[in-house]
Amino acid sequence: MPSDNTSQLSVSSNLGIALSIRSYTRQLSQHHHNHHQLVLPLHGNIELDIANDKQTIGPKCCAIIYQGELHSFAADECARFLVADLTDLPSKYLPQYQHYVSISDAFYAFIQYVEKQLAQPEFDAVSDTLTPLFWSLLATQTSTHAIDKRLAPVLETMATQLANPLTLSDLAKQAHLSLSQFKAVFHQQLGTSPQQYLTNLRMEKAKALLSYTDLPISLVAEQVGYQNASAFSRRFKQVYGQSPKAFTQR
DNA sequence: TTTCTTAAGGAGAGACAGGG
DNA sequence: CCCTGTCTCTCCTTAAGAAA
Repeated sequence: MPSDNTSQLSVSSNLGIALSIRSYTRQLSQHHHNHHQLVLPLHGNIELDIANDKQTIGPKCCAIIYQGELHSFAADECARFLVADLTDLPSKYLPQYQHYVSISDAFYAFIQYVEKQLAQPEFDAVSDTLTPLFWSLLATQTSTHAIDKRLAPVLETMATQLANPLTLSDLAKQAHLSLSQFKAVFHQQLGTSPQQYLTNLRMEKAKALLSYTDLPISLVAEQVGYQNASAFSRRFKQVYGQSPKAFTQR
């Protein structure tokens, strides 16, 4: 019912797959579809409730909404995500009914590529190749696994409280794990350290804020948890190869 | 086997100054 | 207003070994 959403760019195919890049300016109340739907955040976070299974997810995670399941969601103002509507799902996803999984770096890189391609005026030339490739990558994902229940609240905290100082010991407490166990479980599940994951989230959000808002650099730094704009600027350049200002002037 | 502790090294963040 | 260099300090990562 929805919908104050901006479904900006999309491509569909005779494979029964429709891909679109979307952002939402307010929450969508409960609804369902006659097809399966995957939601893959590109920037920012999205808070989902799928059949009473609630979680906030960010980049490198995927929400799976099975056909007919009631769901609702709300997203950050600057959040953008790839939505895939599918009449069918690879068989590996069907028996499990897991709503939230992590995805591989390669798959995440691909959805970033899709975002860029859909933004090109000449994207028709490559659109025929996007959906079969999406399906193939989805079907051959080997690193896809359900997110450990103990990490779910931690990931939510990281996703929703980026602007606040977050220490590993506090996050470990939230997961009911010792610090060392927390770091081990986190690395096993996400393939990266908690600190690196947090930095990535901060940089992704900063990139989104710089792309879709007119906020000054100092405010962007503040909103992604940096009290010092110079530290933010340095980190941003290290990650993306250009300063925040240069990024906004592309 | 799993979990925890410890210590060394390194990465990242803050503060400040200077320049464009 | 923003970026960069430098210094300092905190705290995170990693690895090894101990304990449960």
